[in-house]
Amino acid sequence: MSSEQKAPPPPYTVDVVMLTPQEDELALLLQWTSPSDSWSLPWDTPGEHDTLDGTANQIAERATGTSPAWIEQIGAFGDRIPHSSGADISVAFAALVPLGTSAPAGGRFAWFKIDALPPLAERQQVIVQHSVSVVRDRMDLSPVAFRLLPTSFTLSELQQMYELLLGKRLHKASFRRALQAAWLVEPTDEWRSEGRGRPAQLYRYAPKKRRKGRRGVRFDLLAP
Amino acid sequence: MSSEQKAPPPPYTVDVVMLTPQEDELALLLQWTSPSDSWSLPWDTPGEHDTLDGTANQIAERATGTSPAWIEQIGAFGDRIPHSSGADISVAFAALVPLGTSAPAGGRFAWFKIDALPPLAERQQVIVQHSVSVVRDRMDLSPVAFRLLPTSFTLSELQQMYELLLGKRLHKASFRRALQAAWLVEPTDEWRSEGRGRPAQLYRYAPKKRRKGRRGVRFDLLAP
DNA sequence: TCAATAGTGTCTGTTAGACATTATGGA
DNA sequence: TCCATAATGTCTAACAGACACTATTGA
Repeated sequence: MSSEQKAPPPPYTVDVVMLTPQEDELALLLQWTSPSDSWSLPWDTPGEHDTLDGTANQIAERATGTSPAWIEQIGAFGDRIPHSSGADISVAFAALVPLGTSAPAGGRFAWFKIDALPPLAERQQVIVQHSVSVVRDRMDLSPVAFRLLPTSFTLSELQQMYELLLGKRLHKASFRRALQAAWLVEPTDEWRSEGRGRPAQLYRYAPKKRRKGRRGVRFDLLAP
Repeated sequence: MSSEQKAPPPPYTVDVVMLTPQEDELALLLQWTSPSDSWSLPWDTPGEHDTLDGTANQIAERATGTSPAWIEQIGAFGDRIPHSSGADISVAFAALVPLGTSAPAGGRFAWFKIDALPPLAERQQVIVQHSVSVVRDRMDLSPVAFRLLPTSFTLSELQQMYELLLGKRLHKASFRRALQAAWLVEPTDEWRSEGRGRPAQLYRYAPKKRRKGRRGVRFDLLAP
C-alpha cells in the first residue's frame, strides 16, 4: 500500500479458501471475525513489499500451521458491496490442506462441511463456489491427490480422494488401469487390513513417465 | 474508489489482452502510452460503481469500437514493480475480437503479431503469456471459434481457426467427425471456390444438442 | 460358513488417428 | 491433362465402462 497517512480502507484483500477432505466430504476453514460477529474466509491485506502469492501462503500458514499442499489464485472478485474491510475487490486463492494435519490453531478457526456452511457475505459465497469448481476442473491436471494422503496409501483410498475432489464416482477397474498406464504409483511390500475384507496393498507416489501426446479432438462444448 | 481527497495512485488497474486472428497467427492490440513513450496493454481504473467485468468491457469497446466475442478474467497480477499508473496490482482480462472487424480506432492503437511484440513491462509480458495459455486451454470448452468467423464459413476455415486458437494442428477427418457428433454446424446451399482445388461447402453455426456425460478417467497429469 | 473388500480378466462399444479413395474445380 | 483441395470410407489401436470372477481377510 502506497499511502503513508492514516489508514484508508485497504485497496484490496487476499482471501483464501482452504479445503480439506473430512469424512468423505470437503471441508472449508472459516474464521470468526469479531467486529462483524460472523464467519468469514481467512483474509489479509498484503504488506508493502508482499506478493499476492506470498500473502496467500502466509494467511494459510497462519491458519493451519503448515504450508498448504496446493494453492492457486482463482481470480479477483468485486461487486458493488465492499468487503468487510472496506476493500473494493478481493483476490481469491484456493488451497488444499492435507488430511488430518489440519488442526486449526487457536479458537478462532473452524472447519465446516462444504454443504453445511454458515451464512457468508455474498462475495465470499461466490468465491467459495468458484474455488470448488476450479479444484474439480483442475484436479486431473495436477497430481495433488497424493499430497493430501500419507506417503503410503491403498488404491481404494486414492480413488476415494479423487472422487472427493472431483465430486463424482469413478469406475474401479478403469481407475486402476489408468493409474497403471500413467506410471504414477508403485507398490510397497506392505499390506493393510482394515475391518472385514481382504487386506489392501499399500502404494507410494512414484511418478516415472511424463505424459505423452494426449489424443483428442473433442467438442464437448458448452451450449451457447 | 473510496477516497474523496486528491488523487492517490489507483489501487488497481484493469488490463485487457485483446487477441484476434490475423494471417494464420494471433495478434494482440496494444496502445501507445505517451508519458512513458512505450506500448502497453489497454487499461483503466474502475469508476466508483463499476464492476471488474464492466470495466473490462468498456476498455475493449473503447479500443475496438465493438464488444469482444469473448472476454474472461484471468486473474490478478502483482509483483513488486508497480504498474505505470502506480497501482500495485492489475486485474487482467483476456478477450477475443472477431476477424477483420477489428480496425483500431484512432492512431493510438496497433495490432502486433503475438510472436513479434514490442518491449512491454514485465508484468504485462506475464499477463500476455498467461492469457494466451488460458485461451488455448479453454477453447474446447466454449464455441468461441464460430464468433470469430463470418456467419458462413468452410470447414477448413473453421479448422484453421481452431488450430490457431489451440496452437496445434488437428486431424482433418477426426475434426469433421467430432464436429458432426457434436451437432454444432449445419451445411448451407452455397459453395465457395477458392483458388485451385474443389470448392468447399459453406456451413453455419447451428448448435442442436447439449453435451452428454463425457467419458473418462484420465491421468494426463503434469509431472510433479 | 458368510460377508465384505481387494484385485484381476475379459468383452464390448466408442473413437482418435492413419490411410486411401473419390470428387471437383483451376491451371 | 495434371494438380490442389474438399469430402468421405475403412481399418486399427487405444480405451472407458460393464461384468464377472478370484483372493483373502474378519465375524
